Amino acid sequence: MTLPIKRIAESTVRRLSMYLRYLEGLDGLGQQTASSDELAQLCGTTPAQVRKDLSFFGSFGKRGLGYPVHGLTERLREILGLSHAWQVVIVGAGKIGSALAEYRGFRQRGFQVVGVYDKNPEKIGRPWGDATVRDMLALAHDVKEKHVDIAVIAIPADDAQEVVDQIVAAGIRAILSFAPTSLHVPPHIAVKTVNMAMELEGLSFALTNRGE
Amino acid sequence: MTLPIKRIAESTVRRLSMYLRYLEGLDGLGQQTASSDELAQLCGTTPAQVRKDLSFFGSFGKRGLGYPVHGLTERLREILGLSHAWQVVIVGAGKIGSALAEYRGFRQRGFQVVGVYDKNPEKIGRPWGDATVRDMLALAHDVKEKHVDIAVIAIPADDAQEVVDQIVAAGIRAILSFAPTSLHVPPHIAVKTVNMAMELEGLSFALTNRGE
DNA sequence: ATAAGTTTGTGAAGAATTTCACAAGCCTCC
DNA sequence: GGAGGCTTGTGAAATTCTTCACAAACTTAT
Repeated sequence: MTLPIKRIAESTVRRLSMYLRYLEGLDGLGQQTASSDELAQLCGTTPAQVRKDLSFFGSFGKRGLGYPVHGLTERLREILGLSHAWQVVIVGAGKIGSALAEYRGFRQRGFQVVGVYDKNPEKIGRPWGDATVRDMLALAHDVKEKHVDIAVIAIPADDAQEVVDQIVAAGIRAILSFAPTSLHVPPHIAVKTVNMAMELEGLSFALTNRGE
Repeated sequence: MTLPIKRIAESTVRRLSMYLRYLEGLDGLGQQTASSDELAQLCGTTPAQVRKDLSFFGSFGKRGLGYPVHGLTERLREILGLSHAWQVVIVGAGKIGSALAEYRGFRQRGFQVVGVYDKNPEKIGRPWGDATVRDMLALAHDVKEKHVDIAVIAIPADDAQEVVDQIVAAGIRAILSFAPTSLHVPPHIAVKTVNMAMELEGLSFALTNRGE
């Protein structure tokens, strides 16, 4: 694939993901082409932004016509690394972990949940979706053994760093955390944090300081 | 309160929220002061960034000493609008909505869940946390009646825009959406979207294009 | 074949955000 | 009370990200 020469901004990657979602929709509808303007309106951005984002990876459109919907869909899947099937473990068999397991888009998009872990003896051994909840003590070993790519952390903030240290040592390379805390990891590990409190407080701030 | 003259960047607000979380922790431990350097290390940012962020709102520290932990905590709560109790409704009584309802930090931080809504007749009328699931048809009316501030949208993407239109018309001012779609709202409405697929795809991209 | 009408791809300009660097201020110790 | 050692607050510089604007290229219509 065309190697990105420049570092790609996180905001660009997020938009690529959004373009992909809407292109899949258009593809399902049988639409042949889409202009940067159409994509921009669907995604709530600007046509120039769409073209710039895509231009980092190559030249996919035809002038006067737009982008080929199906071709660009496939191309974006490659760029985002979604041709590949990723191995995922979920750490924490609570409500959030449970909601995640039920999330359809998960497997649909090539993220295979190969294990669920918890340290609560009450939960260990219980069937849980396709898997069985396993003892957290086995986590590091399993991550190494099964070459797990991504760990989803859905446990309390206080326990998060310890677990992260273990699985980083075991060779994991990417982490999606729902723990409301900042995680310390070596620079080559990719981390995303979803922090609901932060989002709510962002809204609270907007409501408080709006309109001036 | 000191009015922010300049528009405050979203990234700044997110960091304020993080500073607050750690300051609360330090306050609980009885620590009197914290330097920008200490806060930066806790939050994974830089001292200069901490000082710049805070300086938008005033001058809270003492040179040579740092910031007063308790005072700054209170000040940040005000700035973020957390002195106020916000009225929240949750739309969608599925797994995500359920995980949200159980989320402790919710009420703890002044977000009062005053209603849960679903359009599925099977769910309507069921007790659910402190509340009872109500018919979605009552949503717009209730939002207007009870002066609800924030709606959390935890329903499928296809239904999201329609619901958003209704509650915007009913006078809601802020929306936190878990629907994987972009929402169209008037400019004075604050919207945050949490999109798990997008986060996972960001990780997939990082894993695919790392190290060059 | 030509003209008219679109739409891409992209340097360059502009805006926003982060980092730098240092004067000014405060504390502590002697 | 003066000296030394920290730490803040902040303009300015650097960097990053977005928007602009237009030549080039393609389609369609006649």
